[in-house]
Amino acid sequence: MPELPEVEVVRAGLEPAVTGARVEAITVFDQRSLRRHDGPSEDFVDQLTGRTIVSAERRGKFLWLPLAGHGLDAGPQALVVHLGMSGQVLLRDRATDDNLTRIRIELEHVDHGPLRLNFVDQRIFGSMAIDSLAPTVDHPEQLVPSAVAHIARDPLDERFDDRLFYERLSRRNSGIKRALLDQTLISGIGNIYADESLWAARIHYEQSAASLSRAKARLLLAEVRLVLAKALGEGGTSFDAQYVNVNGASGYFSHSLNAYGQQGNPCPRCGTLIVRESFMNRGSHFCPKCQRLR
DNA sequence: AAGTAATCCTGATCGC
DNA sequence: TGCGATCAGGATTACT
Repeated sequence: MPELPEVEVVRAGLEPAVTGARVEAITVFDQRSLRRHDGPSEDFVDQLTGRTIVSAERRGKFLWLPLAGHGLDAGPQALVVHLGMSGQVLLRDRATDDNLTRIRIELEHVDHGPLRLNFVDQRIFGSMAIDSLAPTVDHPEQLVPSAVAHIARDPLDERFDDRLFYERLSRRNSGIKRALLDQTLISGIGNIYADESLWAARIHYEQSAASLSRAKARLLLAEVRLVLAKALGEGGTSFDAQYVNVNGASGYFSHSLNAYGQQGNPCPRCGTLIVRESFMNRGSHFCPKCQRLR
């Protein structure tokens, strides 16, 4: 499941290829991949065709490509991409097709020549959209798409406010895993890295957020950053070939996971068997000895 | 208002 | 060989 490290790998891979590239043509194979676009697919095609991509940006799990020039509403815009559960952005030559491609974007780059972006998404939880860019509340020089405005900065963002995070945690009555997955509190964390971070900090996923001491909250945030940075350094985590980086090579570090998907295997710290419980329509993996509910 | 549940969505895989 | 059941969970919407 693409989370912050996987999305960042995609962003970094796309950046040199799309910066300065012009959109020549678009084919929408499945309109459901435009669910978040405000308008029909013809509108998406009209607005994007002929535009030049300026850069590749990311916050949390959202990725966007700012566009040169202005839209009909006279404001700055971006192509916003969310990979959802199974989305991939594959950088190809003009002759390469991919199974389950929902949207295809043909680019012309001044240095790299003709390119093709295939937006592949089996489960169609991901999406593309043209969105307007607006200043962020805490740093008005920085623009983000309106669809991204409500989420918090991610923990690898240098402007992430640690103190604010601790304060909001201390006022939360729900379990800590719920809080970690709440993108308006801290963005970029999904099920895999939530379980991995909680294992590293030795916290039970249902421990109430407000009950954590400040020291424990600090430890958790530090472990979140370590887990994300480690995964990022290794190119993301991949399962069942659902996640593929921008060059089409599968991520490869799933074997390094300590808790996620490890039910029935011994905890790498104490040897107790890792347990999987159902929670929020997904799995929670933890060590029942290291991660006790207090 | 804050917290939680429901909803969307499909193809690879498996057992029979 | 075919077919139905199973499985994965991010973000948004709709509730309580």
